[in-house]
Amino acid sequence: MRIGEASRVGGVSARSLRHYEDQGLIVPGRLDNGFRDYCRSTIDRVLVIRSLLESGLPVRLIRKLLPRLPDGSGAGTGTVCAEFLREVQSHRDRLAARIAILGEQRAALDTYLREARRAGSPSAT
DNA sequence: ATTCTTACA
DNA sequence: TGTAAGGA
Repeated sequence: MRIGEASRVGGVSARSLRHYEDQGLIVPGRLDNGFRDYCRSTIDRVLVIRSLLESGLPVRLIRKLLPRLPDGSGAGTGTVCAEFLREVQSHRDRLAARIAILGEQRAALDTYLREARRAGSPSAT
């Protein structure tokens, strides 16, 4: 099937399908007219990709994991090498660090807002 | 009508 | 990611 139908069946935009291809996550075939050709297994893979993406795994790690997935299992937690787990851990830690900074910034803005509201005239919003 | 690539908001 | 352009 071509990208339009694949988009409907998989519930993802044609834009995303082309993007996943650019990122090396999927390799759809090509019809004689140059149009992309999506088979069922490719669409199943897209579903797995969506699941992994939504769980916070970055594309580069998904790319590493896909060739080891049985082909179609939800976001399977199967056998993965220690190195991969370390990379996921590393990614998680970086997220935590970012969250910490964001929390500080939010706290700073809360403080600013509190002060600004106390000092400014009530009509000033 | 659909899809393709490229590129900008 | 969405969307527009310009061509097939």
